[in-house]
Amino acid sequence: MNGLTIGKVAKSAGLGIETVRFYEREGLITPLARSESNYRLYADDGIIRLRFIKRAKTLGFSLREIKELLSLRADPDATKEDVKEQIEEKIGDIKHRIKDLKKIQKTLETLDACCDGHGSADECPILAALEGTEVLESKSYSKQKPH
Amino acid sequence: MNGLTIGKVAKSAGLGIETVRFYEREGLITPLARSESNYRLYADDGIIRLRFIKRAKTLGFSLREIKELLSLRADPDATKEDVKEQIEEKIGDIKHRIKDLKKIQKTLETLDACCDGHGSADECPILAALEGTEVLESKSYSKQKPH
DNA sequence: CTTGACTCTGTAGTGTGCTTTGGGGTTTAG
DNA sequence: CTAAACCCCAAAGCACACTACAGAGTCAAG
Repeated sequence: MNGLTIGKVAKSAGLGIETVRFYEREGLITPLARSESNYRLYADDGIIRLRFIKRAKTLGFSLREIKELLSLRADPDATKEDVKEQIEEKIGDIKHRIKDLKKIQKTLETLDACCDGHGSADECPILAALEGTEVLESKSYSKQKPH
Repeated sequence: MNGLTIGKVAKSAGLGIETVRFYEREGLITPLARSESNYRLYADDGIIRLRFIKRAKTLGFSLREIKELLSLRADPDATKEDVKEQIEEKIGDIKHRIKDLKKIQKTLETLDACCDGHGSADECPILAALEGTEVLESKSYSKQKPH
C-alpha cells in the first residue's frame, strides 16, 4: 500500500483519528487517495499539514482562521503580507483579551480585599457588591475561546 | 396582581425573558409564585438575584459557579471565607489564562517579526515555522471562555 | 484460519449559554 | 371589542471543536 493510513498520520501529528476525519469534514485536509478497500491514504505532507493545524490551534486560531491560513499557504498569489496580516490581527485579538482579563482580575482583587474573611457570608461585602447597583462591570470582548 | 412579571424583572436586570426562563431551568432562580393565569411572579428580590447573576458572569464566573455563589448567599452557615475562596480561585484562574495568552502573544510576535512581509507567501518563514518540527507550542490551560 | 487491530460510514452526543420557533392563552390600552 | 403586547410550554437550533457509537468491512500476525 502506497501512503499513510489515517491512523499513522493521526499518531504522527499527535491527533486522534476521529479528529482527522472531523478536520476533513471541515475542509481542512483531504486524503491524497483511497485504497482499493476505501482506506484514506496520505502522503507525508499530510502529517505536516495536520501539525500545522495543531500548532495554529495552540496559538489561538480557530479552525475557520486556520483554513484561511492554509489557503494562503497553498495560494501561489498570496503574499507574505497576507500572512502577516492574519498574525497581526490575532495578536490584536489576544492583546484585547488580555486587557479584558486584567480588568476582571483587578475588579476581583478589589472585591477580595474588601472582605476580611471573618464571620457569616450573609454580611459579606463581596456578595453585597455583586447585588448592588453600582456599575462594577468589566466589559469584555472576546470573540473566541482561549483555545 | 401582586409581584413582578417575568418581562419586568428581565428588563430591570437587563436580561431577555428567555434568558431568565433559561436560568430558571438551570436552577439559578425560581419565581416566588404563579398568577391565576400561570404567569411567573417575582418579588423585587428577583431583580437583585438576576443582577447578581449578570455581574458574576461579567466577572468570568460560569453559571455553575454562580449557582454555588448563590447558595453561599442563601446559606446561613456559609462564611465569608467560603466566598473569598471562590473569588480567589477565580482570580487564580484568570491569572493563569492571562499567562497563557501572554505566552501566545509572545510567540506570535516572534513569528511576526521573523517575516519581512515582502514577496510570495510560499516562502514565508511564519508558515514554515508552523509546519516545522520545533516545539513552538505555548501550552494553554483555560477551563472556560473569557466570558 | 482465526483473532485482533485497523478502517469505513453516518449519526448522535458533549458542554456552555443562550436564542429561536411554533402554537397557544391572557391582559391591557384605545 | 379588538388588536397589540404580554405570557405560557416544549423542543429545536446555534457556535465551537470534538468525541463516541453502531454496524460493518479489511488487513496482518501467529
